[in-house]
Amino acid sequence: MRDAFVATGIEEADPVLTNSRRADLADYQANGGIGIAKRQRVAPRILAQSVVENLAIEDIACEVNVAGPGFINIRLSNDFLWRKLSDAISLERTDHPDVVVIDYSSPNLAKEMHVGHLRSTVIGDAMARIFEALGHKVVRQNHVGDWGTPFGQLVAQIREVSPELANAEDPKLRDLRVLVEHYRTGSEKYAGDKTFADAAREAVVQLQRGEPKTRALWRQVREASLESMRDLYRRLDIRLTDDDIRGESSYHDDLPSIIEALRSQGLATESDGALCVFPEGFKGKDGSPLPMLLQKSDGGYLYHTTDLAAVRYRTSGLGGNRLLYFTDARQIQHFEMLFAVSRLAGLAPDGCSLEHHPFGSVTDKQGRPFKSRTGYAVPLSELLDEAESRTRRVIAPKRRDLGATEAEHVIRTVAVGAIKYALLSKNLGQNYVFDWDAMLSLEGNTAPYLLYACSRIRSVLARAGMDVEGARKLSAGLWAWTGQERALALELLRCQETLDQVATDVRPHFLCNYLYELTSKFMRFYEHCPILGSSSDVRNGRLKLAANAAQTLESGLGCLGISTVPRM
RNA sequence: GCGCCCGUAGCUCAGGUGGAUAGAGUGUCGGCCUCCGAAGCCGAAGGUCACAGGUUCAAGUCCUGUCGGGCGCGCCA
Repeated sequence: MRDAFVATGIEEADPVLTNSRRADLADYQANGGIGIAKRQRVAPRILAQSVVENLAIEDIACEVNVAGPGFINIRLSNDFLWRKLSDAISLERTDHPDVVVIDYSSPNLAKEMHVGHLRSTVIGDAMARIFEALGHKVVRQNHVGDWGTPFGQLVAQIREVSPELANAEDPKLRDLRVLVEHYRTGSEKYAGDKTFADAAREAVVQLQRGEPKTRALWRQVREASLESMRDLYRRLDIRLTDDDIRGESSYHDDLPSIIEALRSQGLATESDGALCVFPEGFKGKDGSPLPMLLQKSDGGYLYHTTDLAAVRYRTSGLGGNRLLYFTDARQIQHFEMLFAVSRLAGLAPDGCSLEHHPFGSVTDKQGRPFKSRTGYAVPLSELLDEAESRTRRVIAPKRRDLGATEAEHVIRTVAVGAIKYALLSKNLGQNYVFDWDAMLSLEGNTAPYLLYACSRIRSVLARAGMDVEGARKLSAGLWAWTGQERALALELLRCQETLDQVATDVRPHFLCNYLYELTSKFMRFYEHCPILGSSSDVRNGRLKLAANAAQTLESGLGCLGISTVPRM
């Protein structure tokens, strides 16, 4: 298309090629000519007609014409579609791999992972898989919050109520629920009790200075937190391991050199006893310049400083040229400042893309923060338990023929898939309204619907005595397609362009929308085009089409971190 | 006060770079199992795209203002 524009005398023109909004008229359409014609003061339809005459796509298109105000409409030939579907390679890996460093999940010490961590964890994990599938190098970074004030609040509380615990190797210190209780009490007191707050701050200073008893306590608390985190990643099928953990604490030794770098460039200044940077364009409440605090007046460091060190490590140490952060939208301003200062201080080179991908909070149907009966954010362990028991109630009556082991596996897979898909299929940015019934209804645009389709395909292939691989390799000539067959074939070929766009724009819900479209097109095909009862040519072709659908669906779901089951 | 995000069908949401008739799901109503799994398929009804201006051949999309909701704004992360 670009060549045709050039041949028409238009250099450097973007054809604005997109899939057609009018499936009844075209498969793809080029809209770019209209704007160009206007700028050159020629009639759009006449320009489009010239482009069409220079278009050499007879081998892939059966119909090309000019329509409306000057769209170029293209209908691909069935022969081309079928040829493409028979290719062995279904997904191309990029020739220009990025090193993508992805910051996600990042739970905090002495807290159970809760519903607030879910979007970061699920979305970050899906994006990591998508970049990998496209051939990029991915470095996962679990920036666990293991170094700041919350630990001080916890320690101060432990020391106050049970000093003997603070010095001993007590098993209670390995019980996360006990620690969470202490932390909650501590953080509530921190706000109102000045003596307690001082003790908490002192504990942080001790920790960061390396005081042995405080460090020993810290190690125990940290290990208890990580243990619970590992368990949840396993249940949720999240690809984060201990190797991906690089928490706030790991940057501690880098902080003085960060401060020094900013000082030597004249960027850091003292204000009210604290060391700050004042990047341009940020204003506080009264319109005065807004500081980014590097070091508190008591000498303690803050998360800004740690994040600057992390930027430097991810660019210089890991060689990342795309740094992605998945956190909630409340941190937008923090990341704007972080990126601005990183650029000012030369911690991130110009060619490196710094991207914060914020998302809204998880709320209940009334728009309030999603909390459990205890009044706190719902822990992920509870959320998973409930997802499984709800899924069990739906599935058990439908499939009494599955054995207990298989049934439990199906329940776990569907429950986790439903949660992940529900979060991934919505645009980031906005708040997410948590609704069990919609998520697990097994109807409409949900994971169960997609998983159901996968199992239907597996089932019909099994009846034909085949697996997906075998059916994909069947040799079958093109036959006279129905509308449903053609729509399915066309949709199957849009997988690549969808994934490319998801990686560029970081919008996983495009992939969900695509997979849902693909599934509903398969379902229509399946409903209207008998497979096993057809003559052998058509039967082989339809089996092959079905196998293609299974493969695309399963790999697409795999990119989202969602597993499928052969029967459900 | 300043800044950021949001407002699309009863409900939950899509709407790529401004393009053709604003789309799904759910809910409601009506069809389809002697036929590869009915967790499915087919159909109907349902809209002032918060409101008012502006730019444009063309605005849900861009600009300005108003109203409504959420979030952030110095020693927490």
